[in-house]
Amino acid sequence: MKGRISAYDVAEKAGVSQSTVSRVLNNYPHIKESTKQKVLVAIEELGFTRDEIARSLASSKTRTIGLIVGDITNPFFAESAKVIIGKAQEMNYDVILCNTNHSEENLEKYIQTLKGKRVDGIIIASANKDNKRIKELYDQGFPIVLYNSILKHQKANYIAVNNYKGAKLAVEHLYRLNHRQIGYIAGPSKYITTHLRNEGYKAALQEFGIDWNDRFIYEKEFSYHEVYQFTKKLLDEPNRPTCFFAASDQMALAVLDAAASKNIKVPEELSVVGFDDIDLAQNCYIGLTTITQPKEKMAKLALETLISLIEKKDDAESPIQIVLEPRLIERNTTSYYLG
Amino acid sequence: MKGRISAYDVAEKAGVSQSTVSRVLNNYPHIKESTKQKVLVAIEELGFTRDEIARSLASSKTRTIGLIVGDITNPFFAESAKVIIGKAQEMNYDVILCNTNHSEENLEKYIQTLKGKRVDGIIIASANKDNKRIKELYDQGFPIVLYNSILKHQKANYIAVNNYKGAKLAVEHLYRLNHRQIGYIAGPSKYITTHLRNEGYKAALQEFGIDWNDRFIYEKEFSYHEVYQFTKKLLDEPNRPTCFFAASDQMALAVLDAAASKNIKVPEELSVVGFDDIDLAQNCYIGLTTITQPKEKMAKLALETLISLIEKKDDAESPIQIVLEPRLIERNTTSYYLG
DNA sequence: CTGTTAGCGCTTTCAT
DNA sequence: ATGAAAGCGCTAACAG
Repeated sequence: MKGRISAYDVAEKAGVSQSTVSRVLNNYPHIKESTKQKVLVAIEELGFTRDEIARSLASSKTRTIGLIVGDITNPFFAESAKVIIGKAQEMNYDVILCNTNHSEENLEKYIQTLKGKRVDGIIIASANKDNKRIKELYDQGFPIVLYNSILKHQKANYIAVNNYKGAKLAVEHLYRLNHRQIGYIAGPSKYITTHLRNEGYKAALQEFGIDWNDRFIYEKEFSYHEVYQFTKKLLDEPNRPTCFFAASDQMALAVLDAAASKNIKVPEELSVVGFDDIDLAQNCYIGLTTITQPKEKMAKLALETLISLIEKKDDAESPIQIVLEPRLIERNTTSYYLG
Repeated sequence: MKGRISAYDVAEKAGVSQSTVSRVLNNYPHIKESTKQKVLVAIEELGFTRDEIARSLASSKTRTIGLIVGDITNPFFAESAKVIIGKAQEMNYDVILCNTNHSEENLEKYIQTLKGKRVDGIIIASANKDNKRIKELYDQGFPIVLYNSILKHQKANYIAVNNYKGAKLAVEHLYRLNHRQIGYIAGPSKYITTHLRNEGYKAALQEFGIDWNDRFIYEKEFSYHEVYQFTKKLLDEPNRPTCFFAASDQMALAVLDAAASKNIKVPEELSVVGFDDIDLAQNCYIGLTTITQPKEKMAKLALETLISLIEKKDDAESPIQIVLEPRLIERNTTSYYLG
């Protein structure tokens, strides 16, 4: 670990100047082939690798980006992270993964440290509604794209599905299956995404003339355990929901868990629809009816958008704001309610 | 983005030298309270935040570590990553997440770039057997700990479960349930971890005097789809396995998927045992019988070990090599075979 | 207690 | 086509 070999050592060994070494490392066009070879040989013999930190300081580019998610344990985020990281590697970027555990304080702390570490850009997959730090980033022209979220800001870049519509699709499906007592695992409306899904749920209810029932709705933090408990308790009530819509597949899994623990058969005695279409949802052993979003495409787009933001010279361009259409996929957790 | 405010600007505004600014930033003990305040005020007014890249270059510490996993989509890795990242944040470290997609080439590429970016240390959760780059790191005294893997090297640090024994426990359980035709989803033995599990499976078979049947064993890459296809095909054979042991819960899920797609009832017509005890395994809707490892504890230990390796002055200490005991948890995917 | 100074290992003009 | 030299924004002796 002592006495790192620097570009100077290479230069000395090759009998050239350090700047020439730098030039061959950066593939400059006009270098005499013979000196290039000398340098390459010296690099090889010394086992030299360049110091990216020094490079970053000098060039003010780090070739690393930040990815902020609420919970990497949620398959939707893990599956998205996988394609983002993979695509980033292809383009020679590394990613610092930030897991906020759904705490807004952590979100802000992470934004702070990421900026301190001079990342070239940030993808935020769990964006809190009206967060000042996020807006600041936009105002400063810092490269940032929202994934799975929408922000009303003229400079905002985002890739998302129409969450409002997705939620409506879910409720609509349940309604068509003759369900009128529709439980809802909402999650906190502090997130843009869940907020929109909540609005969609409400709108659908209203449209179908179904009364709003506070007792049927879970609006607290995303906590598997708490959702599990909530569902279990609700399922004990005489006038219980005949079905549940969960604002994420992970929460739908908690509902299934609770139902199974009480020996309530799905879908015969309880219908469940999720949101996200995680890989597990299509596992035949589970077969979760859910709202799908084109994760792979979205994640790819998010990364590409961020990189073009980073590398584009002219930032005079219009922001990239993409909203894709959700779709309901019917599988084995929903069925007609016989009354 | 132009004209960053540097510590010099702060110094000027506060009427002190730049090194004094550096001192208050680093909480040096002997600073006059009044000058400290002046500096703090100037920092506040200018909205200064220090450049961690420059800091890293000067101090040769980056306060970022690398975490290498084979597939972040595998809940075992996601759950481990969550605690590692959380613990790291507590200790003021960030983590660059590297997803190799189970390619050894990627593993080596990532080790290379992580070293280039001068991370303070690396946790490898998917270590290839006999990999030269990994051994090099140890030889160089680079801080590195293996998670869920064991390496025979006197300087190696690792935290793992006894994988050999875990596999034996699984087969033993199946044998006690009167199963004699035991299918095995092994995964590639290029990984230390899977290699050890494979050895355990073999040993158990031998112990019980069961003949080795190549057709019952999947030893190729970790690919959900391929495992699914393999299982489906095998299940069609007249003399099919009456049960499966999968070297990871994720692969067990693929087996369940395949079984469900053929309407084969679990556990009545097929028993399945996994390995890892991912959170989903204890979901009542699934209830996967599996081999448990204390993930949380292991991940915490791995991170702490790495940090102490990084921050310890004397590296003369003996390596940290921890092997924990696995345990079988019986749930709903295994039952007695009636012949 | 605080200022001065020399790096850390590169990139990037500016000359030649 | 290549060398010299000035940073990038800090840390860390060394003085005083």
